[in-house]
Amino acid sequence: MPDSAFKDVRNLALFSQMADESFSALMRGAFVQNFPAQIELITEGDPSDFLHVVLSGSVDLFSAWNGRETSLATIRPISTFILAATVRDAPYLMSARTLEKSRIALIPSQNVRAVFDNDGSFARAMVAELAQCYRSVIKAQKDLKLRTSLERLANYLLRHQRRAGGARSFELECEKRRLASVLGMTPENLSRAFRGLQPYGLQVDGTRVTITNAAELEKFAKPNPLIDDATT
Amino acid sequence: MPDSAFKDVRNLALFSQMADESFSALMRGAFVQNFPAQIELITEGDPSDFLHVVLSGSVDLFSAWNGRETSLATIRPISTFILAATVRDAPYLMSARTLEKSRIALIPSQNVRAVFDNDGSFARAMVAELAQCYRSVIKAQKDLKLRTSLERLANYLLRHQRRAGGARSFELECEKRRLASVLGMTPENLSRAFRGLQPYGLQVDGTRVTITNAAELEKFAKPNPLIDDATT
DNA sequence: CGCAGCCTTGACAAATGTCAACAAACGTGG
DNA sequence: CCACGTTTGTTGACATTTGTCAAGGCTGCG
Repeated sequence: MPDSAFKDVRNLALFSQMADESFSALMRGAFVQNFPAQIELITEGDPSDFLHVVLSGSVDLFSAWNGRETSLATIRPISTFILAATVRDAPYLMSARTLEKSRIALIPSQNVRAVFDNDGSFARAMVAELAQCYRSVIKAQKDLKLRTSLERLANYLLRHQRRAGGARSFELECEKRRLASVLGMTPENLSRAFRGLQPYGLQVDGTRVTITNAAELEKFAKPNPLIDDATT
Repeated sequence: MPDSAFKDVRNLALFSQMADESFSALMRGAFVQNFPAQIELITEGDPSDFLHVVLSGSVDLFSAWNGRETSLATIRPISTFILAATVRDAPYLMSARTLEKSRIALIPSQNVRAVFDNDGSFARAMVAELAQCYRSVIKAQKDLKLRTSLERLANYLLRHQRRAGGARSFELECEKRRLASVLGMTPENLSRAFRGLQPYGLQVDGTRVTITNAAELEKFAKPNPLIDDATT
């Protein structure tokens, strides 16, 4: 594995506190690979052979059942995915594919389980990471069950605006069809939802979104830290 | 804390492997309390002062937003809840209330965080527990996003039947209004969904459910281990 | 240029929620 | 034990939300 990638992985919260020798043991047999866009990295149901780390690009976690498909999360650099399957030595619950050209580090799952059995500080970092992931999914669950699709879109846009620096105008950085899937609706419904938010001060032109009246939109969206804050 | 409760807690997978002294440190200041039904134990947004362990009875985890409310999970003996909030020292994302008369052990969250910083084997047990919880929520998320309410009900009944020993006939052990909330629909819609499953070999009388044609129901429900199996 | 994929729109269908009414089950206090 | 009121479950009628299908415009790319 090249030095720069090695460093990037080492600096992740998940790995930064562990002993040097543990980290070496972890990286034995690990490697970095470049993937083009739209490559399926893992398939749900497969055994979890590698813990993946997105170094650049982005990855879509999705799942299919009975001919339907839904996007569950987007992984952006620099973070890991399918940590839970790895530690439980259980099959992946989600599939993953690159959304764009991406560099991914692959760490043998066996190493992760072995090192975590020996290095308490690594185990502690994993606890923090998994607790965080768990809370994220709970928030997504609340978003889905407590809100209509219009409300989910409004809150998504407010979150996205904040994450993008708070400017009135910003870019959606994903395809609308995928956004629809993330938000749990059809592309057609998303199109109509964008129009449905116009009365609350929203303008959309292609992938460019402008919130002309944040107060009005928030009044409609009623964002809540226990659903919409990334860190709490 | 009484001896019997002490033992029950000690035998939990989460605590069984840790050193005796760690366990003692954990239990310092812990106590057991009996609650009647319908008591709100914790409220979402509150700081996580105690890790809770259900010793008997059952607990509903739910959440509210904008005048709506939804049940997210049921906790049955003997297991913990709100572990993630405890380890992150973050506010509860869900509220909890007793569904029936229940005995609950309360372990100061501070103890949990302190012991987990010192005892690697406890940290490892937490990793296993949290990974399990995470995977459960992912499955619930897939259930919600990939299936209609009729399909969710059908699969719920098949899961429940298996959990209850596989007999053709079994009891729903929760109120239908709550089941509706768990499944993400209204009580009215649930009533109709039960009738909608009659053609696939389902009979309902009060809280008693009989699956007269399991093959037909499964053909409709298409249960999937990556959504419906509790353990994988 | 021409194709393929995405986005949008309209018309329609299906799923789900809301409101109201009522029956059945339950718990409480007489 | 009964009477009473409260809660839950069911049903019907209806509204709203969401999905489906088909068509057309737009864009990007070979």
